[in-house]
Amino acid sequence: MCESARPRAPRRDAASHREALLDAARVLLNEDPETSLDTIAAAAGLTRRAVYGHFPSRNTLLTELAERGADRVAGAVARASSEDPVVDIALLGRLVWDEIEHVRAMTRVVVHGPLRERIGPALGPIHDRLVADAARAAAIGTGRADLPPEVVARLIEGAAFTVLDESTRAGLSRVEGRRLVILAGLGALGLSWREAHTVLDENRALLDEETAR
Amino acid sequence: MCESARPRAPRRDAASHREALLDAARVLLNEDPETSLDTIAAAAGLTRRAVYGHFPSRNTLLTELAERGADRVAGAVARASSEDPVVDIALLGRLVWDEIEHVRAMTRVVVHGPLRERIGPALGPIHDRLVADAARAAAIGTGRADLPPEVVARLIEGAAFTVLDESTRAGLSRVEGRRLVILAGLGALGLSWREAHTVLDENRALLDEETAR
DNA sequence: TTGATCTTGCACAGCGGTGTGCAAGTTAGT
DNA sequence: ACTAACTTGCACACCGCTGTGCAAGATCAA
Repeated sequence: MCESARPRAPRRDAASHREALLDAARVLLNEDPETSLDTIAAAAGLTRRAVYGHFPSRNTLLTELAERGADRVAGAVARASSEDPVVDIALLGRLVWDEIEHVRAMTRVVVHGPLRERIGPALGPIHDRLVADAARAAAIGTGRADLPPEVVARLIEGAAFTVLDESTRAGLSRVEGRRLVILAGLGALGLSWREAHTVLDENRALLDEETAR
Repeated sequence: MCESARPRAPRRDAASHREALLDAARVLLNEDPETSLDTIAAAAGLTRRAVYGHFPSRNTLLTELAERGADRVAGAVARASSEDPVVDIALLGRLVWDEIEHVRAMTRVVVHGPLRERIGPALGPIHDRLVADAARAAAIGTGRADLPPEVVARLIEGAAFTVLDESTRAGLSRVEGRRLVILAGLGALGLSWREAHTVLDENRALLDEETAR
């Protein structure tokens, strides 16, 4: 009744080693997107040879890592939203920030290679929501109306990544980074810095430690 | 009188081939910062083997390319300035935009490798000027005062690179890109999108075809 | 025309990476 | 304690890249 053909369940540490590999890959790929399997395996406390016991190829590992990151971010983003497009954009910035490491590792991997098709769909919704928010904000008169919403969305995404880079360079804390990514995003949307702070003041939950529901 | 010890001047095409190599490298490195010598030589109409007749190593080629780009940008930037810090930032965006290909190739190369020390000094002045402008703009009340000038400068630089990427992705024309890079930079400085357009309207020269003096 | 200069095509060594095979060891389920 | 599952360390083949040597050819200056 239990296993069909396998006489024995897989060893318990197999799963944990697998996780260790994915963890190590995520951390190391944040620094160098072309880190070798040797380095990753060593960081996970294993040998390069042992990796092939869990993943048939290097690319398989990277793909799974990227897919997990995409799922994680997509999940967090789907769980929260706001009626006000400006607040929603701030919220998106905050949520993505909370997943920086995953986002960074993911994008670093996705850039090189034909993974765009597999990851795109998971990340597409975020972009779509940004475009919609930008359009609505422009219609209301709070967001910029001088550029197509598509371009505004790209500017906001770019601002977020700039903060991501700046955070590793300057060693920003999570709290500082969270504030900065929101301010930068709203600036790209066309708000003045005073207006951006007004949004923050009226929506204190954006900076709360716990993720808003 | 003429040559000191050399019985013959170098062949005329040697210099042109050398330029062709640097040109090809600049173009190709804009797409892939790790393009092989083989690819670069082929694009220049030469063989990989011939490259070593001009440059002792791959790294030498990249270094010279980066140094040239840095000099070019630094020269353009040193030739123009404005009293108004906000206008000056817009001007910097415009000047850098005019040298995109060089800037991109340069940064792509500089990221990997210990060239930062050799290139930094040439590019440092731009960053310094951005920091100073950000500080002055904040003091006047036109620029954002909620972040240290150093961070504001990074945001502006990041916005510029975002536009650079967006331009290749969306195939922006030079004119469109020039306008976009200025708007994005002023947004990062904390201006609202309406204020940014006011700056543009009052300084039409920023969008002129010829470089301002 | 002459001859140095530059290019080419080949071959070779070296480096670092991936992916595999296999025998021996270790670990954790039953 | 037994045994399958997992790890290790070695070996190897393969790939793409850099850098070098050398002989033969093309090209341009004098």
